[in-house]
Amino acid sequence: MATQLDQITQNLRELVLEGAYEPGAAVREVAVAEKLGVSRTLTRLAMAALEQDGLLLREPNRGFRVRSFTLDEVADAIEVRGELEALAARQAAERGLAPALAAQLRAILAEAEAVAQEGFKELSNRSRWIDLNCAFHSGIVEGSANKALPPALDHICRVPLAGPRAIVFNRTVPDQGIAQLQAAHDDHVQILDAILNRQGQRAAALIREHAYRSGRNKRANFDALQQTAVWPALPGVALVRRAGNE
Amino acid sequence: MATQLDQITQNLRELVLEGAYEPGAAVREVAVAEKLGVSRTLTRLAMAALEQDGLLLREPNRGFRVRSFTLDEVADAIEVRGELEALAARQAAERGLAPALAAQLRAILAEAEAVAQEGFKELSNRSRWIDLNCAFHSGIVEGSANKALPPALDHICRVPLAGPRAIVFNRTVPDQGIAQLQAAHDDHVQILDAILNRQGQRAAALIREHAYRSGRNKRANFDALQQTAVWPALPGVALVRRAGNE
DNA sequence: CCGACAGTAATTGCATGCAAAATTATCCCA
DNA sequence: TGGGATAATTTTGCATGCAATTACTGTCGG
Repeated sequence: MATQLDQITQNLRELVLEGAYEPGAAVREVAVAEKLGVSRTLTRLAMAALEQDGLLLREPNRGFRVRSFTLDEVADAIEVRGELEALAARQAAERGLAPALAAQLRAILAEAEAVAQEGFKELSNRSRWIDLNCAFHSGIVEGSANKALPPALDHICRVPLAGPRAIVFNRTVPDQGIAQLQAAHDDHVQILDAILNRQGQRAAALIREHAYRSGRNKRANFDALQQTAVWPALPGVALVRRAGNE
Repeated sequence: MATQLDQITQNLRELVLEGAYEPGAAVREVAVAEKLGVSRTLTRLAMAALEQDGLLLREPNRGFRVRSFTLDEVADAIEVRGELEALAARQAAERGLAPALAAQLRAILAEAEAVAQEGFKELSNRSRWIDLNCAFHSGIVEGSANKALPPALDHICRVPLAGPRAIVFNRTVPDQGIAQLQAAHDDHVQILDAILNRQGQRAAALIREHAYRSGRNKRANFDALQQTAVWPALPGVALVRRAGNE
């Protein structure tokens, strides 16, 4: 392990994301320290890190509380992500993809196609699909060669359900779920095509629309998403509220 | 003071930004603790916060080092900021500005006009101009009503020279400097006009261009900027390198 | 003269302890 | 019985201390 702090921070992050503490409720230092088996000092460090993540809110002399997110905030975050990825796609198109990266992205899409053929009944296929989705999106970012984009995207993807890992495998209405995934894949194909043809504006518009639809789907699927046990579980879904305060 | 930690963090942030520690050099806990007159624990907390800011880099078991930025990274960050503000402008236009906010933005531009008339010989005028610039930009963001934008912009503006406070009053070539400021002001007028007329795409394009030019100006003025004592001082300029490693 | 090694100093990682602030409980009095 | 002041408890804020890791320096062998 790099250092204990990193480990502890990650543990606490997962605890919070899986809803171990009620959103809005106080997170006591001693409780966390005992649960994680470390000292209060280390706990405090980890909580400070999670405050920067936006998962915890600190109130002076009153400690930390779990933050909750509204569906609107999630949608806003997705829109921001779309805009950042649109910049990435545009710059990738303008500057041109390195041949190796282009090949890699093509391979990702080819494998995604294969996975989709097999369907999503298997957990392994769903996991693989998620990984491929993430790989594609970060590949675009890499292609932009913009050094400020990765941290900016990391930051925005910390709001629950906003990142490319947050894919909803809707099993209550399977056909609809599959159709959405297929549509997303088709988007990817078009986006890569635009980038390879150096069509910056087209790529940007496509990826913006891609993000927009993703946000709409998440909003539409939200109820099913919280009720049914979808798997792999979406981290942070426990922190999202339909609407309301803070 | 809210708590000592916030104070200490801000003090250390200013120290780092003004170049008190050589970029790339180690920042020792004890040295900082003594300089700030607090314990190592508190110092460590503050340094962790500055790591999240991106100002310090942590290496396990080796402590923190001051990060340095290249001009390219600054330019990338400005491009990202431009894209985020373009989203803000577009959404503000689409959703419509609240009348009070519209009036406020008009007032800001009117006062900026008045300040420009007086010229920038006075420090107070330069400071005021910076404040008005910031107010205009955050007004657009407020008008977007996008809850994910403020934190995203805060984050990107932490890279030195990337934020709207980082205005270069070029005094080596005064006429050129004034011309740039005037051009920026004209941009603002056009942007507000586009938003008020609900021209989302136009507003977005204008603000994108606005950011792009801002980045170009900073690059062009960089040498003058580091050599001459411009005032108000630009925080973090000491951390920017023309090019190179890390 | 150069490189490996050992011992020492310096520095970070983490836990514990004490003081201050906030929260909760208790008691007194109207 | 209810309201408010006050005392007790809990909880956070911060400092100090010890262990572990890393960096330094001088020495020895080749």
